Amino acid sequence: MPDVQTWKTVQHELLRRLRERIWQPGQLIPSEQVLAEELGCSRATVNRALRGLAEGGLFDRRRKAGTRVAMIPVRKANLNIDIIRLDVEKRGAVYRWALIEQQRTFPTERIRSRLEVDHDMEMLYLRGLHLADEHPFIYEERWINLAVVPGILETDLNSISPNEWLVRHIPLPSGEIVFSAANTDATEASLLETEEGAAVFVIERRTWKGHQGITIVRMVHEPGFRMRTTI
Amino acid sequence: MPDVQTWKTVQHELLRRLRERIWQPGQLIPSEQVLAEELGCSRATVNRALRGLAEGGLFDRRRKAGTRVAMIPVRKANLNIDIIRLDVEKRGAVYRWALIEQQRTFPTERIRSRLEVDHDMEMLYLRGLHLADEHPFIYEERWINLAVVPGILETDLNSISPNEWLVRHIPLPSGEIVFSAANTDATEASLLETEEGAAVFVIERRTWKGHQGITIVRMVHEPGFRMRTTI
DNA sequence: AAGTGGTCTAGACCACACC
DNA sequence: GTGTGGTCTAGACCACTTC
Repeated sequence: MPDVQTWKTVQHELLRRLRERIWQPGQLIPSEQVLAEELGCSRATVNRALRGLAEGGLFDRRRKAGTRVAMIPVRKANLNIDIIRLDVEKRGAVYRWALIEQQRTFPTERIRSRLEVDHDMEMLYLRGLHLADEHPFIYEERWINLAVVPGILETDLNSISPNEWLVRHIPLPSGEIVFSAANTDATEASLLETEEGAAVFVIERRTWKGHQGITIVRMVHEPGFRMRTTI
Repeated sequence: MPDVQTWKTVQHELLRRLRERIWQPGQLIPSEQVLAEELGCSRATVNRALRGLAEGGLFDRRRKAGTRVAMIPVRKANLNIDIIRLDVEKRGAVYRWALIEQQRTFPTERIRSRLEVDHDMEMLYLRGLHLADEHPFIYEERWINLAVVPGILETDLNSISPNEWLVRHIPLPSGEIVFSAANTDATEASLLETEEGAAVFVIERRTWKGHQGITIVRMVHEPGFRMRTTI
């Protein structure tokens, strides 16, 4: 045992006891008080270590009931949702955004209901390509609620992607992200320079602020795209 | 200002200042010391609030340099990686695992290098289906390193999925997860009761403990599968 | 009623980076 | 050197939940 205990060394010790099955799944472990005395640190330090592990799904904690080793640990994977430009630049490629279409128009019923937009409200409809080293990387199709971000009409969306503009101008929206796979249709296949029917990775993102929908976007990735994370 | 400050109320106040652009992107915000005095709480409480937001990518913190509002907030999405049985049961369906093939054999060069397994070592090769209400949900193809988990040979993998067996017997492996899209081949299409070439969502998972690879699995999801998260 | 985790406080020391 | 965040301590009160 080191003579100075930091919350990280305590956490390592707790993880060791899990790995080596000293504490079995479902088992009640000693209280913070007891662990603090045993490990020679303050209760706050033990709490800091245990809290992190409980958030990670390794322990279940309840007042009075105590702390139990989770029966089935739910592993949590973290995905960093970058703006696409940074994503491309991280791969060492040169980024370019190419606007294909931009118009003010009335949304479909489906879009309207998903963003909770009034039916007499015009929205901004956009299509465009994110390129990496001049190769198509992502094709996106987007609706933007002009009631929330009227300022975007004064922006030249040829020079900055709507993605990036929105991130810079709308602080802290809530959002939903849906990942799926789809077969490309003719349009998508042509834009992504692949064959119709090729399997592509699709991310649909919907963001809102308070009760107002801001934008909904469908991002169709190049064939072969992989999203990676560690646990 | 409430008369009692908890770290959550402090965090809400900090978020308000971000949302209302009281603090601009890139701007240096006051030190913990100053904020504590201003908000009428202790420095530890401010630290707790700020730490969470910094972990979420909203602030950049550096000793001496202070705390800045992130220029481009990197949003972090959390994915809960459940065992598949729970995933299915959460959808209100009845889960069943159907083993298709099981054999001890020598892995391909690709598998061997990705798990760092010796070339004279036999591994366990498995194929099977996860069913939801008797409909194919996920087709999986898996290699397991017998050097790490010999015990699995004494298990009847007809009655428990390897996924669940491993989760219960190997505490806390490290892992890598890769998400992608693919067109089904004839075998996959037939097992998933779809047409060859249908786009499917694929999750490849690789886990290891220390330097020893444990398992590598390719999970092909039913067409139309969606993975959802919020930010 | 009593024990547990959740949190706040006040003070302290330190590591780090900027000066 | 100096100011910042990172952390630890000891003590305290409270909320929750099981007994």
